[in-house]
Amino acid sequence: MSGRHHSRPTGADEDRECQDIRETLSRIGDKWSVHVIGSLIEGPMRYNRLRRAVSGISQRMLTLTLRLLERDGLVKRDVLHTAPPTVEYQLTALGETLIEPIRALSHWAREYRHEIRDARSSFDSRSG
Amino acid sequence: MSGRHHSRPTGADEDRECQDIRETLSRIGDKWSVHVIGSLIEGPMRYNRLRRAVSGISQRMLTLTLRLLERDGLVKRDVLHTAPPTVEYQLTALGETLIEPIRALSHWAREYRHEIRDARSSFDSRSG
DNA sequence: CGGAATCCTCATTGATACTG
DNA sequence: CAGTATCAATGAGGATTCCG
Repeated sequence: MSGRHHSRPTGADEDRECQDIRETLSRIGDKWSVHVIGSLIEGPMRYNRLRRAVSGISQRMLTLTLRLLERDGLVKRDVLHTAPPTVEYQLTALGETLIEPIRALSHWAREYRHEIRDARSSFDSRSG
Repeated sequence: MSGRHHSRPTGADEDRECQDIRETLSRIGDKWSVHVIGSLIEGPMRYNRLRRAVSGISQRMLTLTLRLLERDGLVKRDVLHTAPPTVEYQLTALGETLIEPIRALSHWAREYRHEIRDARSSFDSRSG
C-alpha cells in the first residue's frame, strides 16, 4: 500500500495510507453504497426509482445511504417544487471520480471469481 | 458500473457486476483485511509481527481475518516445524493482483480527502 | 412521493482467559 | 509462539408505522 520507488516505506507512511484506504472503504464498503452509486451512473434518478433499481434495499437504508453519500459530497440531492414533491439524486463531479477505481475493483472481482471460488472449496474440503 | 461501448447496459448486466463488486468489497471492506494485506505487501511475516504491524487488532480478529483471506486464496499460511512453532503468512499470487486496485482506491482517498472533509463540514453546518 | 421515527434482531467485534 | 474458547457489548440493518 506504500513503498514508492524502491525505498522502504516508513511505518508512518503505511499507517497514513491505510487510514486513507480504510476511510474510503468504510464509505463505500458498506452494504449499499456501491449499488446506489452504480445505479446513479446511468444518470439522475428519483427516490422510488432508485429504490426499485437497488433491489432488496429498505426505505430506511436507502435514505441513510443517500444521506451519507450526500454528506461526503458524492451525491447531489435536488428537490423539485412540484406537488407531490419530486426529489432527484445524481452523482456529483466528485462522485464521478470514484467510478474508475470502483470499476477497477469490479474488474478484479470478475477476473478472479473462479479462482476464489476454487480456493474456497479447496480450503473448505481441507478443513473438513 | 457497466455500459461498455455506447450501448445501454441491461439490468441483468448491472446486477451481475454489482454482485461481483459487492463480493469483493465484503471480502476486503471489513475492518482489518486491508491493513493485513497492506502489511503483507512488504513480504512474508509471522503472526506476532503482523499483530504489531496492524496496530489495534485483537488476537481474535487477526486470526479470523487471516483465515478468511487464506480461505479465499489471497494469503498463504506456512507452518515451519520448529520449537516453538513458527507460522509465516504471505500474499499469494492471487493476493498480489489485488494490490493494484486497492492502491487505486488509496490514491483516490488521498487525492480527494480535503474535498470530502469540506463537503462534510458544509453539509453538517447546513443541517445544524 | 419521499421520507422520519421507532423498535427489534442478528452479525461483527473486543476482552479475557486458557493452551499445545 | 501462535493460537482457541467463551462471553459481553456495540452497532448495522430490517420491519413497521406514521407524516407533510
